[in-house]
Amino acid sequence: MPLPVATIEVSVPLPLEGSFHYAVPESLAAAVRPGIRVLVPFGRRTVSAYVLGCGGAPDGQSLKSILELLDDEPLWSEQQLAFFRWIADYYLHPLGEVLKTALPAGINRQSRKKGDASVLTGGRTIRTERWYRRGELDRNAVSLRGKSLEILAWVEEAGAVSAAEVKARFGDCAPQLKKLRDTGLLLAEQREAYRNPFAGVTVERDLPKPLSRHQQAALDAVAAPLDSATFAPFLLHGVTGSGKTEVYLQTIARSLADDRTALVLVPEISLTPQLVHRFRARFGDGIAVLHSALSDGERYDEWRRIRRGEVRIVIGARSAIFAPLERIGIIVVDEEHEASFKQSDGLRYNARDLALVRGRQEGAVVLLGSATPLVTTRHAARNGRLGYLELPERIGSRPLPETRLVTERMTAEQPLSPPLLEALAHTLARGEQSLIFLNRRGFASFLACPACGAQLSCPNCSVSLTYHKSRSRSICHYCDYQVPFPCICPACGEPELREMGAGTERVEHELAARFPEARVARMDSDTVAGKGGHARILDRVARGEVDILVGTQMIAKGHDFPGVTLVGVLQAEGSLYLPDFRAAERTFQLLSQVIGRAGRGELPGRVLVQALQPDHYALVHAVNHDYDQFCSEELAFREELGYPPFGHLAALLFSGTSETAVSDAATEAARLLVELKVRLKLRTELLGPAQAPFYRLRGRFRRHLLLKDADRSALRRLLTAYRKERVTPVRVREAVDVDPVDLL
DNA sequence: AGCACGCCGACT
DNA sequence: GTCGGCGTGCTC
Repeated sequence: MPLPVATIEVSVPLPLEGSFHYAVPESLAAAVRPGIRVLVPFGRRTVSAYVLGCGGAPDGQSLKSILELLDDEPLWSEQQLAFFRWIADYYLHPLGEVLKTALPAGINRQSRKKGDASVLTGGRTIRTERWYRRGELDRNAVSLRGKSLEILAWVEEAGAVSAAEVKARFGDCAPQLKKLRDTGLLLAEQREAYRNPFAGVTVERDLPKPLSRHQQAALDAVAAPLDSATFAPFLLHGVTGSGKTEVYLQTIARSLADDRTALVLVPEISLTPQLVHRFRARFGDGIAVLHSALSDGERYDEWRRIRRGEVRIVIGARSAIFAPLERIGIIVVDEEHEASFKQSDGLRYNARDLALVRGRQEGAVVLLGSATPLVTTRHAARNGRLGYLELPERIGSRPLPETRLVTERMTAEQPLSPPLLEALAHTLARGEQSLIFLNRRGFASFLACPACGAQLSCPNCSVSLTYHKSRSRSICHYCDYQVPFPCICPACGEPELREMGAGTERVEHELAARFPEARVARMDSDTVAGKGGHARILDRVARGEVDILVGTQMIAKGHDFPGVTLVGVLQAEGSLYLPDFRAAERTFQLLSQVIGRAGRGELPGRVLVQALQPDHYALVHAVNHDYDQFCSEELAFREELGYPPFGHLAALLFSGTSETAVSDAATEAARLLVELKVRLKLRTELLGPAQAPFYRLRGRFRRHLLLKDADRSALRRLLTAYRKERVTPVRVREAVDVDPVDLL
């Protein structure tokens, strides 16, 4: 007989540090356990709270009493709670909010002020459906004919049948069912049902494929830690088309054979339906998929299936790292370099980093897969902190596309160089498809002086101002600084500036004019707006209804275009000079990805990369398909400047609110402060030239900090923290952007 | 976060 | 005279 619990410690899903204690009425004491939710009076409100533990209370205080229990079973195991505690500590975020983030949306119950504690909102419903089973009555007691007899026979054979199945098989047969129920031959009952995102979608089973020498070596390397349930992190470095997915599949199969589970994180699952398809083809049911396109109800059902142990494999975007999966044998992070593993509001976390942390707690193998790993990841592998598994060859020894740099000077009127135009003409003539990549939307991208060469750029952010033809203005995309179009050169006074650069829209027009017979399509965030816009364009390309596809980085990710033999890259250095210490790395990754789009089918591919300054190492090595050389040079550069992984970024902590900001050289600083939505101007007016205590920025990064949309509450917190001197610089170890593998 | 308390400007 | 703006403080 367990002793009745007198008090419990809980955490509430509010931005408050610390935990709270409550008394437990004797009637509820036996059922209270860590990991369940309870309803508690909190100030003048009633809120859900998460039970952290039993006992313990601040001395002498009179405690309020909990109102009711919200769960029969704990939502998380002790081990999972420990994981969330680690996260709260590492990301400086209140534990209650971490737990809330880890839960499917909409299941908490809250009430407003004192009076209407009865009016609770939230609490997601469980869907039920009607099932029929055989009653006691002897079937000969009633005379039956036709459909009724068939239904009865079917239920007898199957044991129990859902109303939906009856309807699917026999059509509308309400009268017959009513008679069967009224006579007592059949009994109806409500059973819990899952909303299934895969309802009605069947897949053909596939079998493990034979492995290449390198794939086999990778599988062998993870086998021992996998079988002995020992934490072991690996970088799986494989060029595009080298068969990383098959390694994932076979490693996971091995984990399942050991009676353990698998967690697979992908950057954006809605963009990679083929991956989910391959998993379902290989493993059948027992897979849960978590991504943003699910309805709240579907997400809740997937979550419950996982919690109940009905699922062996979870595939999902970043938030799937919180899935209540137990006995994890392997965690896969596919495309580990992708920035979309970072959550950038609320709880700021990086799912790729958390995969390592959770893997350590679970004694799991962690596979970080990429063709272009983060240089920090590669560095960790060189130092032996991660195992290194390499797949250096494409499956079937298919060659990488022939790639070369073109340096012809381009103008806005002529964004396509002669060699690229020629290549396009040839590709068209052969009836093959081309891809034109330009990481810039809109029409013209900036204005420049024809006399001195100066670009019109933002005085605050040092990025060029984008020319918006329709509004006849030049606008900074970072801070919304604007100038009217006809203005003199700020450097030399030349009265007429020229439209420079081109966006995808302009390139599309240009292509249509050059090749009137070609079918040109454009894919960027302007053309894929709305649900299904993405798939609509991709399907047209797949069916061969498009000859030339122009697009932004959207065309670089996710989808395979087997018919594409020519890829043209315009303004390859476009992303190189963004105020971000990872700009070179991002450019290399993006370029490598785009280059890899060529020649994925039967025919060999060709790539032309246009750049004004083609000697930058990120461009040169991307064109030469030489990741290792790029990585070495990037690491050398970072070592010199003290950037990660060799240095730490300074960070800011507003301790009252756990807002974390990262600065020094990092655009992170700008981004995080932008998210605080405080105008620098306003702040400067209020605080005077008091920026120094807040952050340390160098050169152009400093000017990045003109911020958008004043937010009263954020400003208030900032000022409060400042006045109370609660703003404390902390090392980046405690902030968002260091690799936890360094801490393990 | 939310909610209450408390202190100063334009309105039935 | 009050309604309501937001600054401040608190939540076991």
